[in-house]
Amino acid sequence: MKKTVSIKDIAKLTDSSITTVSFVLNGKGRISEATRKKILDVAEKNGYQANRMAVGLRTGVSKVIGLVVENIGGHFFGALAKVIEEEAEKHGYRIIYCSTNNDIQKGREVIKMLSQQLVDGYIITPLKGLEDEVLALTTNNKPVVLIDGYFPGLNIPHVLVDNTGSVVNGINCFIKEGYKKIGFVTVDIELVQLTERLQGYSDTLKQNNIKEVKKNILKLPFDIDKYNAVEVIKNYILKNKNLDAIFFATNYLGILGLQALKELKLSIPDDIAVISFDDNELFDLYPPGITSIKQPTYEIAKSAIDILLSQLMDNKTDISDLKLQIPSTIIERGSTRAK
Amino acid sequence: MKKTVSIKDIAKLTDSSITTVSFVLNGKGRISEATRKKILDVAEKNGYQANRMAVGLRTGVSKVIGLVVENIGGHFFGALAKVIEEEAEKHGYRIIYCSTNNDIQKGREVIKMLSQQLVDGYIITPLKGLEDEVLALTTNNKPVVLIDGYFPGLNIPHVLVDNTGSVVNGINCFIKEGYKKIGFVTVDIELVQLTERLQGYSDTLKQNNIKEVKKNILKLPFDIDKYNAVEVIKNYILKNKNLDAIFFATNYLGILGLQALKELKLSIPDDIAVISFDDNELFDLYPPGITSIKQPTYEIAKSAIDILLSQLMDNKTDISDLKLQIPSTIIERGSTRAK
DNA sequence: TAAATATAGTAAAAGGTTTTACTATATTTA
DNA sequence: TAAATATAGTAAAACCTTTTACTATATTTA
Repeated sequence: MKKTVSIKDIAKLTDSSITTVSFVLNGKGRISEATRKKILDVAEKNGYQANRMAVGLRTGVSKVIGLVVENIGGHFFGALAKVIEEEAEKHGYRIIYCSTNNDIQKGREVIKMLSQQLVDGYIITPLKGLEDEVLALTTNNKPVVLIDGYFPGLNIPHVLVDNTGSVVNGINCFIKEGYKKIGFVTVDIELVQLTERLQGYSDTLKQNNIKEVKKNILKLPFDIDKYNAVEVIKNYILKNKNLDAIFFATNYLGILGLQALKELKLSIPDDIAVISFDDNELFDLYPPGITSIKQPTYEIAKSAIDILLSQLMDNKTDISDLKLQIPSTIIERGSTRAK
Repeated sequence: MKKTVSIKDIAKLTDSSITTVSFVLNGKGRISEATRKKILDVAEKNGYQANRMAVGLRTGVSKVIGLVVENIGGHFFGALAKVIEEEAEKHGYRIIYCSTNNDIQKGREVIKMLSQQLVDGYIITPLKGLEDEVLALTTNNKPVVLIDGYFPGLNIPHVLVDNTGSVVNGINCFIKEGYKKIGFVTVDIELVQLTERLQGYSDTLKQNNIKEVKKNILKLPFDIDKYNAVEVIKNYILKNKNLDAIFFATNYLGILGLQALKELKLSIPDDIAVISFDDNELFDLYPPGITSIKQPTYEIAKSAIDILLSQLMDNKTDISDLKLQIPSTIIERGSTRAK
């Protein structure tokens, strides 16, 4: 229950002024080595810790970064969060996180909540419809870096995987191995990431003179539950008997897809070849091994936090056109073995 | 670049005093309906948001909770973090997270960093050796709830899965299905969670009059890398040919175990039956389905944050002996089919 | 009608820090 | 020796909010 010591207490204990203590603690001003030592000593002994609220109020700097992601519990975002925290910590920043669950309303609330001068900068997973809120932050002079997406047409720095290129590589892998009737399973939600992935699919088919067939593309409803999702995918497979390969646009879809194929007792890759976006342990272990697009999670997170930190330390340089598309790696496994 | 509006601005704009504005905004004092409306209106129009730093400085309340976990990027802790954030948000609290990576030094730093009157309360994954730091928080009158572990002998509220009971159920499942030569793979790190799990193993063997054999227990070094871990497990299996079942004490170990078994071309459950702690999609999908102990993630997280919030809203009631051990569910799959 | 009470509102202090502008010595320079 | 400068330190304002103790009317009560 003992009260926390303030700068005032240290001043009293060392017979000096508040200013002197503050100067010493912050390495400013002109103070003799003797008093410096004494103050540092007493501060140390009494376990002095600056009151962050007071510092924040006075300086307008909280040393806290807001991280707004789709779902902190997810594979990908969890991994990002880990890296971001570690890097931020090295520079004395802490992270407040919020999940939006891809819900625009929740996104709005979350940003509003964070913007009450509680946070110095933001890393945000963009969501269509959140443009105004994010712009409001930047006009309030708070640096923002978008991650895993961007706002088309807006000049906000962002870093994400090269979605289109990744899918191009994936589809080309199918083609190289002799698969030509390629399906694409995605989610029906307006995210640039997904649009770009679909684009990669279309582009590659065109480039290889393969006619794109509408019904080979499945767009799952956004909020479908797991059981029904598997059913829909099963149905899609049954109705597209001609398909010899399927590309799943996200990790989650890939897993659902494997479930569906399992329930239909179809063999991979003999009946159907498979590639999924986002690598994970399951894909490595699940026989015959599922070829996947491995996102450079570390690089994405590291770049994002680096850009943000550079901006926080010196916001003179303009970073508004820092737009990074980081290439992915395709990990070829048994699920795309030559036909 | 426009300055943020303060309570002072609102006062000026409405020809009233700062006090009046504060009263209206906080629903305190005695203010006529007319002025109330006017102030609320003007505040709304000018997008007034209280400066959290100033509020925090004055009231000593930050409305921020510190979450210290082993690894925010992990399955289990990510899931906890999600639930904790959602519940906290409902009560106007935000979450700052930090990962310790089970490193005691990092744990100390992290707690020290958070304790600079930046955080109202804590949810912490305990680590042997962090007792003093955590006690310091409670004596500073900051509520703490431990999650996924506890400090033996200390009176700090905590909530975790019933580790012993969970393993008892698992081992009993083996025995019920006819497996008697049961191995146990765990990690060599001093965490009560793991000690308790090992205890469950020993207890159940004893209860069933099965002699416990030292070398049937494998304790993997804490910081071993993935490749070597698999090698060690392979070795362990080869040197314990008599085993007909293995219990893996964590999710991560289970996955490594599957990898090892795969590389050894051993069949599950015909050569070796398998149970792993912590369910996940892989265990569901991986043939023949891996029996697992499913932790009640939601309940654990919900209980922890509820206890903390109750303490934050009214710290009169004593919660120091709120010690929850929540039962798990065993999900039986093909990997424990009758011998 | 005088006293008591209810109503509506305000001035000012406090919370802990940073920072500007300043003072009082001591030392150097011309 | 007088003036200039360097050295070591400080008083007080500011950041924005909450809250206590108070005032000035208006209304009710006896």
